[in-house]
Amino acid sequence: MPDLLPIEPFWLSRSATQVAPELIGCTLVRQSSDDLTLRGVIVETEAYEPDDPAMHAYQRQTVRNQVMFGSAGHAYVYRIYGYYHCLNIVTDQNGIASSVLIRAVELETVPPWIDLQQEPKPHRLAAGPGKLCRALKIDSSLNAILLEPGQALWLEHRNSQFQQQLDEGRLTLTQTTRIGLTKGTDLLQRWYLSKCPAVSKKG
DNA sequence: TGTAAGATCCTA
DNA sequence: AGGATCTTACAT
Repeated sequence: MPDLLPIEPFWLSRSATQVAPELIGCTLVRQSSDDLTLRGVIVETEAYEPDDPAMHAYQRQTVRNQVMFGSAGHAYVYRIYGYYHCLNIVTDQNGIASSVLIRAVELETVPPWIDLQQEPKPHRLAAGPGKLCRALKIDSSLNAILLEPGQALWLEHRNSQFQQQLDEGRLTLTQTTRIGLTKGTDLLQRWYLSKCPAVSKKG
């Protein structure tokens, strides 16, 4: 089928602000072993650019943020508040620190390690950057990997049905401010699929 | 070697 | 509004 085309690095070699809204509707694929592949449709993203005070690589390259200075199509995974991990997709040209934070996906299937008895709301399993990584078993061991089929993670383009619904206005995106920041709070660099229950927060 | 802050999430 | 929990970055 023409759908489910893997996303190539060149497609991601643009500014994060350009890529972030276009990643909505694309699929995040997590292959945790030879016989287990999990898919989730991306429903919420945030863009981080070099001149952004909230950006981890703002004005300085460090051991932690160096992946974001590299070429597009790599994963930037970092630990936050001791408890969680967050997944970013590195964007833009080599040398320009830039990435898109994947904030929420709508899971196609429930991961086998999830106990549904303990989960009152399965559609909210990946509603938030920390929950998403927990649900898909994404941690620092995946930092800096190249996203391509056969790896532990890769991306696939929107399927034609999603694109058509977007074109017809049956589905719409909301653009708004980012979440959980103390700097760069006024920038409209968060996008989510309107009326989608798997999004972390409205507004 | 010390310490302050953080792109989170859940509970009260 | 607060707390769990720990890595990173930078100062001493």
